[in-house]
Formats: sequence, structure tokens, C-alpha cells
Amino acid sequence: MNYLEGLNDRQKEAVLHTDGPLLIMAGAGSGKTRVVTHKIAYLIEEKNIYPGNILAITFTNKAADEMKERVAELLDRDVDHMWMGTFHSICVRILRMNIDKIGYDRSFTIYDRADQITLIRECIQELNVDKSMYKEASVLSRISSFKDEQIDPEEYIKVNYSDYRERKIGELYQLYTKKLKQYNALDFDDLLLKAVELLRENKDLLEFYQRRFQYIFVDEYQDTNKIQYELIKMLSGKHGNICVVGDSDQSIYAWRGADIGNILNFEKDFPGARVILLEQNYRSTQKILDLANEVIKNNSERKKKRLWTDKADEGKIHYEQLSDSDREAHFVANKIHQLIYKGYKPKDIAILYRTNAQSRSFEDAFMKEDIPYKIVGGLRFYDRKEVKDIVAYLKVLQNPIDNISLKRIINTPKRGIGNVTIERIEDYANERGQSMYESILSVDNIDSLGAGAKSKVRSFLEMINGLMDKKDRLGLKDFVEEVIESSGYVKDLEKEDTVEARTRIDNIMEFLSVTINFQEKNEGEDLEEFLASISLLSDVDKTIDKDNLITMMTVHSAKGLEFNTVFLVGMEEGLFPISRSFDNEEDLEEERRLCYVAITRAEEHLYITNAKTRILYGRAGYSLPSRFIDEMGDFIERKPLIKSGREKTMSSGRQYTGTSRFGNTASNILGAKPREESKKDLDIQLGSKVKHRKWGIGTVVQIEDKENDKEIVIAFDKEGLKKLSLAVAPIEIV
DNA sequence: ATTTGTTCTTGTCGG
DNA sequence: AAGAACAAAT
Repeated sequence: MNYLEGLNDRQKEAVLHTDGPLLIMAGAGSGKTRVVTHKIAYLIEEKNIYPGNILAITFTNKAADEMKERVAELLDRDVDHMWMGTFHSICVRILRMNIDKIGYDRSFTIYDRADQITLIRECIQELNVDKSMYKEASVLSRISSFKDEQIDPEEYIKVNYSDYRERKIGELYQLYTKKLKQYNALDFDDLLLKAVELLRENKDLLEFYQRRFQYIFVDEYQDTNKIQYELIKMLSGKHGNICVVGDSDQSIYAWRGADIGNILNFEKDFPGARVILLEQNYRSTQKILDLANEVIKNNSERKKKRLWTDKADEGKIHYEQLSDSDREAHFVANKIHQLIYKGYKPKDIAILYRTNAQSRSFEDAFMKEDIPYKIVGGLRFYDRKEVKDIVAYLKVLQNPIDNISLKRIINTPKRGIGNVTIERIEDYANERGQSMYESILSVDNIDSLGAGAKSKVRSFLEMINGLMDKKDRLGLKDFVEEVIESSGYVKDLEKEDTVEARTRIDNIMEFLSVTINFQEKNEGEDLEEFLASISLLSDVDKTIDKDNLITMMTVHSAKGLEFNTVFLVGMEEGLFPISRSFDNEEDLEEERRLCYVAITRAEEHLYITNAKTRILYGRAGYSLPSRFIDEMGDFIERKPLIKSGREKTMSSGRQYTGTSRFGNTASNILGAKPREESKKDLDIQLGSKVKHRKWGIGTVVQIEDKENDKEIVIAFDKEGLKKLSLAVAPIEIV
């Protein structure tokens, strides 16, 4: 097979340059994935490189899987031995095998955001600092950047000793680090940091991996941070065959430490580096590219680059200003109906917004209009309490000295082990420098506990120990089932017998099927791998893309993706660009790059919308069109705004709040469907059979009076239980 | 010990 | 507007 077929000259050059450092400056849609996959195939097939000697780092696990698949397709053979994954998953893989060399146990736990918050809270309490002065989120973000820059706590405290606040932050960092170690846990930043430390302190191990990874690829290089740079610099140290792909105009993660300097200084960092610029775009129409170029040229800190295509200059970019966010959503819903009518598929359409909170009005509108959609990010399955609880059980069983997880489950479900008891155990454990689990192993020795508390703790301990026994004897799925059973978690929910409880049970069952899936896909992999894999999933990884659904997500999540039709919504000053970026030129340029990313996701159609009033942070307010819209100049169509009679009343200063959400408002200028009349007078009672536009037939099983409305619960034949508002739900009696 | 009600705070983006 | 922290009641 000829791996150069169908590539342009620049792309061919990139494929053929196999040895030595290479930077591919790949504009949006310039076929970089194609280049990388062809290059890997070329290496394996023509240069006889063993797949296990190739390492490719991508931004999401999904991207890694897709890349692997495409290479396998090109070669018509499996390439399972190739290392592909995100920085984090690659690091876990290395650490899992070797972390004992730097004093951790190989069964370490990975702490997610919520665990981090609990932990830092613990630290703030213990150090007795004013928690209104030291906010969890901001302390954590400081700690994150310390780790990125490899500043250790002691050093930081010393340097900033005279500055009280900074010293305290250093002390929090120190305590946080100490506790993580004590609990045998690593946070996301540690995964990178500890991998680097491990390799730095063990030369033979570094040598091993350097030998192994003869060819290294890094995608989305513009969004790598310092420590990631350090890691690839180390790993590529021997062979120097490092190929990075990126686009400085798409750097959108500076706020979490991404260093645009990595890509700008590549030639300096890797002497003899070759740079190849890919400017031909295969994704979008010229109109869309012109628009993107027009916006991004306003950034001062950039390498000049201009995307072009040989596609016809057809299609339009539509811009529409609506009076509020609900109308914006309805406008979009209407357009989508038209597109689908014309034969476009839902999966080719995406709604992109700046903040997750914006998804709400679109959800409402799409539900009413019967448009199939999925949301990436936002309310995440793995963030649900019940799922996190079960995961905490698993974490404890894998790594019992993880106090954070232990405290989460010791009284969940309620076992009569209250805060006081927990605190006493904790104090006892701290005094003796052991974990809470170790302390309760001999609970009888804890004198501060009463007889009642002791016996409750004892039975909790017996349950945990019983499960530990089974951990290695049962398969993953059977084990998780056993955990759900023995913990009494589901039993407790069943007793509750409410809709919420039943939804929770459903979610737990859903989690169980996740387990089954994992077990089938990864034969022989154990609990540790399972836990690691679920904590390292990105938002994009967590959504299924089999179904033919409209995608709604943030612009950040959309990085690397493409859609035939894109709706870029909420283009308002203060929202996009977000108000916090106003006083800082660098932040503003990042917002502009984000806008550039959004525009360049579109292949054929791009709709840009905004609203004149929006409820932001609980308050209705007026907003101006985004400055980016001004920058688009004549590249977008600006319709003169025709105001209908009622439209005028709405926008002439009347206080417009969320309550009018249910009002019978007029259809807007674009002919969005008028809202449905409220169905308060529908004769609904327990046992009524109803038909929902989306979920089909169901039976009313619960009715609750609400102000001006009724909240009803319907058991659908297919979809299970759903809670709906009678006033707005698209249902009718059958 | 746990549930329930009230006040207070906070507010992007994400592995 | 929503969630967390806190206080009071059962």
C-alpha cells in the first residue's frame, strides 16, 4: 500500500520526515490526524518499526482509540502493542508498574476533583486558617501550578516566609501533599509529576523507556504544560524522534497551565527540528475560513498563518440576534427542524456554547420540539452521588488507607456512625500515625468510643473485610454486584421508595453495566485498572456517539471535532468573551482563540446567535453583542432587525425574568413556534395513561402540587420513571 | 443521629 | 439560581 496516496505535498513531506524532531504546524482541518496515522503506518510497514516502539499522546482517550483503529485499518493488522493515550493514562501505566520505587504502593488511588476538594478542606481545617480567605478552588489551582512548575512545598514556604498569606498557602500545599502520600493517593497533577520524578530518580528505568519509545508523537502540542514538556523531553532523550502536532491559534488551556511557549520554542528546545506548515484546509468552506481568519488576525501574539481551501465558496454564515435565551434556543430548534427536513442528520449538527450552564434553555426547547440531542459534559454520570459512593467503596477496597474515601462510605448508607464517632476515630488514627482503617481494625482499643459506637464500627469493618476477601476471588462484575449487595446501598434506597431513590438505583445498575462492558473489553484487567480508567475519562470520552443525536457542548470540549453544521450561541459581551477576561489582554486573546476554534469546527453551515437579555447568575440583564461579532465585519450577514409588535414590548425595558419562561409569549420574528398553552386543566390523576411526545406511553404514579403547577411522575413503558412539570410537559391523555 | 429548614456564598473552561 | 454550610427540631 502506498501511504502517500491522497496527500498533498506538505503532508507527504511530514510523513516522510521520520527521524529527528518535527513540528507540524497544522491549521484547523488541515488533515493532521491523516498525516499522523499515515506516518505511523509508514513507520511500521516501510521502516519495519515494531508497534510497541511507538508512543502517541492524544488529548482524549477517544482520539487515541480512533487513531489506533485507523492505523490498524491502514495496515490491516492489529497494533495493540502501540502505546496510545492521554498524558495521564500513559503516566498511570508507567506508575502502576514502578511507583514503588518512589515510596508509593502500586495500588495507589487516583483522586478526582471532588476528592481533592474534600482533602483540601481537611487541610484548611487542620491548619486552622480562615476559609473565606483561602478558598478551596483557588488554593487547589495554586497547588496545581506549583506541581506543574515542580516547586516543592518546603522551598515555597522558605522563599515566601515573610509573606503570611503565601506562607500559609505553602503550608496548605505541604499538608495536602503529605496527606496524599499518607493515603497512597495521587491527584491528576501528581500523575504527571510523579512519573517525571520516577524517571528522573531512576536512570535505568528512564533508559528503558527511552529505548522503548523510538518514535514519539504528541497531538495538540499547543496545550501541553511545563511538566508534560519535561516528560516528553526526557522520553525522547535517546532517539530524538519526536513529532509534535499543533496550532498556536488553538491554544485554549492557558488557565490550567498550558504553555504556548512549548510550541513557539520547539525549534530552540529540539535543535535541528524541522517545521512543516499545513495551511490547506479540507474541512470548511472558504466563507467559514475567511471568517475565522478575520477574527484571529486581531490577536497580536501569533505566528501568521492563513487557512485556505479549494472548496467552492458557497454557503452563508448566518447571524441572528434574539431577545432572550429561550428564543435563541427556539430559533436554533427551528433551524434544526428545517435542516433535518432537508435531509441533514442530527449527528452532523452541534450546538457550541461558552459555559455549560447555557445548555439548559436548549434542552428545554429541544425536549418540547422533539429534537434528539445529547450533552457532553455538564451533569456527568460519574459525578452523581450514588455512583461516586459505589466508586468510593471500590477505592477503599483497593486501597484501604485512603481516608477520604473511607470517610465517604463509613456512614453511607446510614449505619449510625455519626460525625462525632468519625472524628474520634480520625483523631485516634492521627495520634498514632496510622490510617483510619488500621485504627478500626482494633476498634476495641479506641477508648474514646462508647460500646454502641464500637459495635457499629465493628460490623462496618466486618462488611469491608468480607468484601476484601472476595476481591480477588470474584470477577469484576460479580465483585461490584457483591459490593452493592453487602453495603446495603441499594436495599436502603429501595426502602426510601421515592422517585429519586429509584433513579439512583437505575444509575447504580447503569454503573454495573459499565463494569460489565469494561470486563468484556479488557480481559484480565482488574479493579485497579477499572478505577483508573474511569477516573481518567474526559467529557468527550464519557458520551456515546453511536446514536444519531445533536451534540451540545462547550467550545473547549469541541476541540479536535468537526460537524457539518455548527450553531455558535450566546455570542455576547461578558459571556463570550467572558467578563473575567476583560481586563487582561492575554485572557482576551485566549477567548479569541476559543472563538476561532468554535468557528473552524464547521464544515458547511455556521449559525451565530446571541440574546439581548439573559439570566446570568440568577439575574436578568441586558447584554451587547460580542466584540468578536464586530470583528467579523462584513463576513457575516446582518439582517436588519424587524421587530414585531410584541417583540417591541418585550425589549422596551420591561423587567424580564425567568418567570416569563412559562408565559404564553408571542412567536418571535423568525417564526419560532409559539409555546404551548399550559395544560393545567388537563385532567390528570393517579393511574392516568398519558402519551409523551418523546417517551411514548406511560402511567401517572405520583402527583404533587406546586405553585401554579403540578409535578407529576410518570412510569413510561420504555423509559422508566420521569419527573415532569405538568404545565410544560408535552403530554396528552390517552 | 438524622432530618428539615434557613441563611450564605458563589459564579469559566477540564484531565 | 443553586448548592453548601449551619442551626434547629425531631
